[in-house]
Amino acid sequence: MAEKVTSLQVAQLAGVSQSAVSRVFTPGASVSKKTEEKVRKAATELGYRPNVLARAMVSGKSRIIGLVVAYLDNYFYPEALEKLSNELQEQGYHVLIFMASRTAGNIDDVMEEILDYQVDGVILASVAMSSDIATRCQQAGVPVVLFNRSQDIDGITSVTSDNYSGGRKVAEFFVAAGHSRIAYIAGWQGASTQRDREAGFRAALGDAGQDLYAYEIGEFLTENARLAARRMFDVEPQKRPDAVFVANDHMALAVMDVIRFELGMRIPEDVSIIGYDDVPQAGWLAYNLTTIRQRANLMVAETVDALLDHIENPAVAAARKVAIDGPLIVRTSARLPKGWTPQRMST
Amino acid sequence: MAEKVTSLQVAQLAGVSQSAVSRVFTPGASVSKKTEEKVRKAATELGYRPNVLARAMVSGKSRIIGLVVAYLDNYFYPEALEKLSNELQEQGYHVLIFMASRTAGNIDDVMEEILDYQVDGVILASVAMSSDIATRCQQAGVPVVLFNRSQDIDGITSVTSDNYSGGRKVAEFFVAAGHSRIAYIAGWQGASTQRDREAGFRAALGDAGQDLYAYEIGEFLTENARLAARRMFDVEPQKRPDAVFVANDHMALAVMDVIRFELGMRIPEDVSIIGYDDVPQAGWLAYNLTTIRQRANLMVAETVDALLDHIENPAVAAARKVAIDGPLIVRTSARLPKGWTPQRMST
DNA sequence: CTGAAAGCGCTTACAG
DNA sequence: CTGAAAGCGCTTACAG
Repeated sequence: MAEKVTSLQVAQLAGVSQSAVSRVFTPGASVSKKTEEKVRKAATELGYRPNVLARAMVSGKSRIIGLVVAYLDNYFYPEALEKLSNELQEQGYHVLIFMASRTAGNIDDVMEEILDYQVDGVILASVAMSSDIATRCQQAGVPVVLFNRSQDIDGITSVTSDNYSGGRKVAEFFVAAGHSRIAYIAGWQGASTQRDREAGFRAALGDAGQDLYAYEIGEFLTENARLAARRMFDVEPQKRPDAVFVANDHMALAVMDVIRFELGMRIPEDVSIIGYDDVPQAGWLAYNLTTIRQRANLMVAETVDALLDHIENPAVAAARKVAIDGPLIVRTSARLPKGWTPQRMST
Repeated sequence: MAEKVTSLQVAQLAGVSQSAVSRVFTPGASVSKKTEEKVRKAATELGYRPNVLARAMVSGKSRIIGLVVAYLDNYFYPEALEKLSNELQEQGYHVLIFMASRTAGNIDDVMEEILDYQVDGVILASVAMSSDIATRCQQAGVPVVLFNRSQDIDGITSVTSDNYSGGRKVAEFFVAAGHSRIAYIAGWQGASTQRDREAGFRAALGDAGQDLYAYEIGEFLTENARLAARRMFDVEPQKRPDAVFVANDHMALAVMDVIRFELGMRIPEDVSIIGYDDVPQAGWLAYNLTTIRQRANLMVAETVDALLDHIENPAVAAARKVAIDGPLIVRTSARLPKGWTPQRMST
């Protein structure tokens, strides 16, 4: 039943050495036409395929990338995961996946496990690591790149959208539309994305001479976002904010449901709402949510590029901090400034 | 920089044999308290952790499960992926992921790649395999289980919801509500889920003395579902179906947008719509889609259980065909039969 | 309980 | 271009 075919068996059938077999299955190696033929013939006959694990052991390259991911209920991540995995596969790497969702807190343990697999690199999607473990990775020569999160650790590459500038754009849009009671529903404070979006938003509001009118925290969780929305809007109508920036679409959609179906308010007549990410659901017509787009394709491309650069040129590759600008996608959930039409904003 | 610590180094520092070190890191092995102490001390000092790949080579067990997944844009899958991955992690397995989305058609090549990693088992989520490759897996002693798809190949375990019965429930509900022009928008015909849902739906319709009033194919793709909805409903109002079963929620939500926002029809006053899966978005109040729930938790538990059973008892484990009954979740997108209230239906 | 030895399936210098 | 030999880092019988 378990009939593992080894390179030695192929070699014997082909009448060549084990080395010859190995060379046939090693892209750049030099083998004569004749040998190659004999080996291939024997290999197909026996159904031989090289054992990747054995190869990894001796070569020191596993061609496995560890990918840690959380928040799969936020549609931005499955999409990113799919793209990430596809690009890596195209480059001949495979992805060992680790869910951080349930294990939140002890990412470090997860990282140790990943390292045990002799991965060639690690991608942390919306997950932060301790500097201890970062050091361990560096010692082990395993490059790490942070996806959609940035962190001030020496030598760690990160790829995000330009969250600060995104936050600014939202504030500018609200102000241009004439809003004067502008609120914010924050994500999880531990996330750099949350902090940067809020900082940019507040800064641009300040530049316009306005203060934040109301502030609640939704932690990037739909249930908490609903609670935040109720605290913010379930008050005397004249005290309600007239515009709210929600730190990501995932929460913003839940907030819209509360505003419209629980409180009976109209969007954008009674309140404007803007999210962040441009997940597919934001474009669904029942929501039609104005939002800042995160360019997942670009972010993924940068992530893979940076990681492979570090893997293939460990000596020279330098850490990068990439922040990709994303456009404001103008839909109907937020009142339009004079002269605007629902379409992508060019800032 | 790359300071790999080996068991031999630990052994030397601890003053014991390499075997002793190995035993300390092998759960059931017999080691004296003294030895264990010395080894652990040396190991922490050196920062030693066993190389999983080396262990896999000699033991023949990689503790890696290959997971092939497609349709990540259908929210049912990210959710299943997360649960699957979590359960497997808890059992000490890790997941090597392969996206089938882009490589549709050549699942067999993907399977060969997976086998190269000496995986202990494979889960195919909403992906079908050729019987050739099934045979190869069997020869290699690698168990395979199909998740959310069933297939008539000897010895292959599959876990699905009871799609036939689900389809029946939808038809019975429509009929009970007094509908007489009942339509169906199909998924991809290659999927057993699609075929079984349609079969059950048609059968129950027949039992009630009705025929399918209209039929279109959406292939499980949102864009195709929109086109199907237009072909079906963008006709003279009196010729429109008064109820439609859409083969999954993913398509049903897109169909609702077309019906309401493009054609200006009301749901359920002008047309009732029911989906399948009960993805989280189906519960969002802007849609509030009546649907058949797939019990992801149970499906995942059965999948993991069956796979581990085959891995751990290769000699005795028998193939299983599991079909889990799922309830109709009654919301507001479909007209209620007399006496019904919006809540879970017990059938 | 413990150690010496063999071996998992490959690749990589080293000669030729 | 090709083969014999050593070795990647572990575990597993086998003695003791």
